[in-house]
Amino acid sequence: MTPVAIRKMERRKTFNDYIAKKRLKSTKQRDIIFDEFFSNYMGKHVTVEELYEDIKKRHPFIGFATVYRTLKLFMECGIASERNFGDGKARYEPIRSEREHHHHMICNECGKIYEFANNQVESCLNQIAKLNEFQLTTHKLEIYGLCSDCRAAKTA
Amino acid sequence: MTPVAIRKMERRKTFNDYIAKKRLKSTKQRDIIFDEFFSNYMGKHVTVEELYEDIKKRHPFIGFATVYRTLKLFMECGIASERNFGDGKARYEPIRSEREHHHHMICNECGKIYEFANNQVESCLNQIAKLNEFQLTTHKLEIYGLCSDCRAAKTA
DNA sequence: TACAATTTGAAAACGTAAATCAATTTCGCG
DNA sequence: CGCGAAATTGATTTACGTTTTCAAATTGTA
Repeated sequence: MTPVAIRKMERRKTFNDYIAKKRLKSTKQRDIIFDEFFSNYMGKHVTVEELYEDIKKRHPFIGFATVYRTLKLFMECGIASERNFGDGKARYEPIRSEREHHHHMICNECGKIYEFANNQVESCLNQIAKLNEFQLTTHKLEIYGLCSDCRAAKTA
Repeated sequence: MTPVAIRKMERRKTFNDYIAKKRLKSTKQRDIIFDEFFSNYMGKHVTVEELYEDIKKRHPFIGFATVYRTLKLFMECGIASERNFGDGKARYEPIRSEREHHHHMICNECGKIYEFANNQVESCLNQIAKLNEFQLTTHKLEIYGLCSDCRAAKTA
């Protein structure tokens, strides 16, 4: 089995465990949304609308609200994260693993989203939290500016 | 003149210059909102609604939309910054000076907002941007978790 | 299988932000 | 000063993403 497949199974287990713990039910819709989201949107930052439209092509019976609710579930059990890049709509991203924690650079010009990770920043934040007796659960870090492509285009 | 008064004057100049450059007009309403915002909300993170309600007490004729529009103006000329801490409403904060750049820790329990600044993080981010040929204009950093008060309350 | 509990989808409700527009205000210019 | 073009105002409407509602359907369990 490939590493990707293994991680998908792990996420599946996390989700199933969460459902069991909370006495929720496993449904056809949740399975479909799970598959779509974790098969086609790894490393992406998808809006609910985009995901809904995409799913509807293959599964026209799935409702808008269900996609919303299911993404919330993914978040609650820690297999997806919600981001807001300032355009007014929430974006969801599959969490690959705790070790692949990363942040985003957003180009103000073309809107492209670049990812980066940096251990030094992470340890800084942990120190800061400790210093302030703050128990860190999550953090968000975003850099806004001009990506190299748009910079080139501007000077050209 | 106190340092605070001097900085207020500087902001005022920045605002006036922006208005002049863009051929906008200086109005009674903008003056009032300027005064309220920079007198009573230094170091705070006020929502449009809160600011509007507060101003209305003394100046009942001022409209909701004008407060929105004026805060946007403050942002555009760089004397205020907009933040979104995930509760669905934008918060505005007077920028004190470039040197006093800082970030936020938000308690998931009580909602209190704590500020912190850290030069190491800043220089890290500049390095990251440079490395990726990204021209940094702004960045946002937020830590979410449990503040020391709420931690104490939980274990008690 | 039966029954209680959860989930679903369509639609309505919600809340913040933005757009509209006629009336008013500002400001450059003679 | 006073004219006139341009910007601003505020009440209202509109837009839009998200959440809630609710009856019908589905799920899991006893």
